Amino acid sequence: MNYLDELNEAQRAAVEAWEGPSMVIAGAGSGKTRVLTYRIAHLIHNGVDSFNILALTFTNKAAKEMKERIYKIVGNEAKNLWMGTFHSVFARILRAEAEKIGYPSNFTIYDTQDSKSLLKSIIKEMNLDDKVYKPGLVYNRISSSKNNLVSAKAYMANVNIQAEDRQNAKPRLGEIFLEYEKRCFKSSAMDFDDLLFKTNVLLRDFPEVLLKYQERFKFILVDEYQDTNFSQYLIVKKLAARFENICVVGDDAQSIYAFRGANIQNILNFKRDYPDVKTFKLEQNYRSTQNIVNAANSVIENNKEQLEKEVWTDNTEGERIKVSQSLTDNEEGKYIANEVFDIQQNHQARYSDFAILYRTNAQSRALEEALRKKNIPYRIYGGLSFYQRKEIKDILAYYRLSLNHNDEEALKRVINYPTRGIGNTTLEKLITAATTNDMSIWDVIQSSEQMGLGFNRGTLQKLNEFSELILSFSKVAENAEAYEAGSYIASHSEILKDLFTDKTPEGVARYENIQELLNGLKDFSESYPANNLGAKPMLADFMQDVALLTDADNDDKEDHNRVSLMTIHASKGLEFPYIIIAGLEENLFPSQLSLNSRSDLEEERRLFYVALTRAMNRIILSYSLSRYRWGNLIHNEPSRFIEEIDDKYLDIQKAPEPKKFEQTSWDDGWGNKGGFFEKSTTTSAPAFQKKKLKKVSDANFYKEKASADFPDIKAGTIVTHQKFGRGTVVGIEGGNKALIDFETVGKKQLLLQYAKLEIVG
DNA sequence: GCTTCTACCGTTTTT
DNA sequence: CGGTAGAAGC
Repeated sequence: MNYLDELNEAQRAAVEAWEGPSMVIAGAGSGKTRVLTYRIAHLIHNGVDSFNILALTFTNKAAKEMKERIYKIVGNEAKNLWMGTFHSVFARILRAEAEKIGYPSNFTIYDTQDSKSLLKSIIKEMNLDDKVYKPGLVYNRISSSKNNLVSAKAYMANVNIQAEDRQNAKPRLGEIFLEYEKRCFKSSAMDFDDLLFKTNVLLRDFPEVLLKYQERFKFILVDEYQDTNFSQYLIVKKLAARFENICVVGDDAQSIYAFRGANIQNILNFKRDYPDVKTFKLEQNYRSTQNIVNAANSVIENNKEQLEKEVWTDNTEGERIKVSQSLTDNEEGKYIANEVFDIQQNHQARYSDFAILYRTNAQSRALEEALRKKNIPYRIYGGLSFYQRKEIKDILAYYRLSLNHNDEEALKRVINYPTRGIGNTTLEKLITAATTNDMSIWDVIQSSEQMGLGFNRGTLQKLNEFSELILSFSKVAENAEAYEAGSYIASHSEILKDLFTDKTPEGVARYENIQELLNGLKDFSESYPANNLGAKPMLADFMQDVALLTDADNDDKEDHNRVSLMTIHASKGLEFPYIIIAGLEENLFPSQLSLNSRSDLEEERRLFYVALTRAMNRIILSYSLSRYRWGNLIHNEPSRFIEEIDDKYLDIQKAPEPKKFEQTSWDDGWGNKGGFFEKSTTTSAPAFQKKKLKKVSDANFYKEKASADFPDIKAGTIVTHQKFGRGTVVGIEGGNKALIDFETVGKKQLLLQYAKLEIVG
């Protein structure tokens, strides 16, 4: 069987032009991944050693999938192929070459949280107002500088930047940047942007290193090229400079990452960098129905800045795109859940055939709730990833600190967790000493006694115990294999014990999360390639790019039949038979912040285009006329993007009138009657007993609600309130407690649960 | 030093 | 509304 036969003419041409620079402009659904995988296979078939191929992707998932597909075609010959995200590939190279740029090879990778927390302490130490110098903003500023290869020094020296900062009343940004760089270096840490920035430094300052990798990567392929930033662009350009065997694949119409420095010009100007580039256009869409393709085309036509191409399809006409209006975000959720349920029933679809897409992560909550109530299994991608949960970060911080004692953020995280009597005052003294003496905090702790920092015996003792503990962990990490070391640290740090004693639902979930992490570590240990010299899988290997993993990389083994919920950004590269786009309202999608600039609005439109083109069979567009935002009801107009779709592709539905909940009398068995409710459940008191209640002086919020909608709860009688699971505990005068759970419908409170509880203990 | 309570703030999008 | 940082209180 000739694998080339599986390609259409355009795809085949793109695959066969395997030497020299080429650019593939791949319309949505046109088989871009196919071209990339077959091209790599074709390289190998033409005698290229897979060792000499580098393929860069944007997500680990894309890399993994592509690698599997290549294996299927060429088998073991692909084993030396290097395929990964920009960040993971260059992190690995940086580890190999670390000492050239003054870093140890076991440097830590700071994630966004770490970076922001470090910035926050720097801002505080400089006595600056963190309302002016908001860590998030400072982080973005530093990030975009680095992505444009402007170092802190260059930032300080640049007259324009300095003038700009002064004009924005943030003249000291440069100093913060400088200190941030210094601190990262002292902590032997790199942030996400450093991985690319330092790679550039490495390739710039060490010609022999550049040459080495140029020789190694004789063939380079870049996926999603439209989303590369300047820093990435330059790395690719340098590496490819010697052989110019570079193939970039992308679609300018799907460029959605300009906000983090992606430069659409990289793809638009590719021809300038490589004058003899061969350009291929993939225009036939295999994914979607005609209606979907045409509708998406009619939307993207509104953008001025784009390469010329015409996406078309041979597929059936398909159904029209349904547009649905709801009154509130909760109603919208309900509508979507019902629709998913109905389609699944009537079309023999699986839940995993559906994806619900939205503009912001915050929108997921109402949707989740609705799905849960209808017992529809779902999975959320993105949002708070597994690796960003507190308990996971805590454990990882122990691992990090054990492997790299200089890791400041990890140290700050665990020095007093679980509590061991080293408080803020002590920590501040340590940080000050570290800054003034230009040492890492760890080194200060090691010599805190000699340095005369004014700690009393007890504190010195505690610091000593802490550093002994970490040193013992380091020893284990150096000798034992990954799983053994990981579980040793987890138990001896006493985090496990701490969580095990916490029997609240949240505590149990945290404990389980840690178990899951340890299971992952076990898998890692067991599946470690039994390679040369019997090298053991070490904790350090596991930690190498754990910071670069995201939730999407966690393939869960359980139950794959679930609806996917994700932001449109996260849906890039995926496809589903049924796509539901929620929250199509002006100011939300397109985002309010994009309305002032044409190019921002065009990016939003491309985002909408991406969302539409994920669908194979059917699309539902949904918007809500009002939505809760920070507790306030705000009113919305339907998104302009809906109007940009030609009517003939649409099937516009007027919202069904929302069901008014019926007023029913009820009796909880304790003599309480009245109120609005849909279902009444008695909540098990024993679970509640484990929680002790707090006294709250003022509970106005409930007073208002209570007087209006819960006639049996008299205004002014509520004395305490507290979140409990998915309900709210309300204490009523006289020592009685109640658990209520309600949902807001319009301006009314709909009581879902009311249970009187008695507290023991 | 640790716990409890209050006041404030937030929403783009992610490796 | 929900989360959380930091102050006040223990």
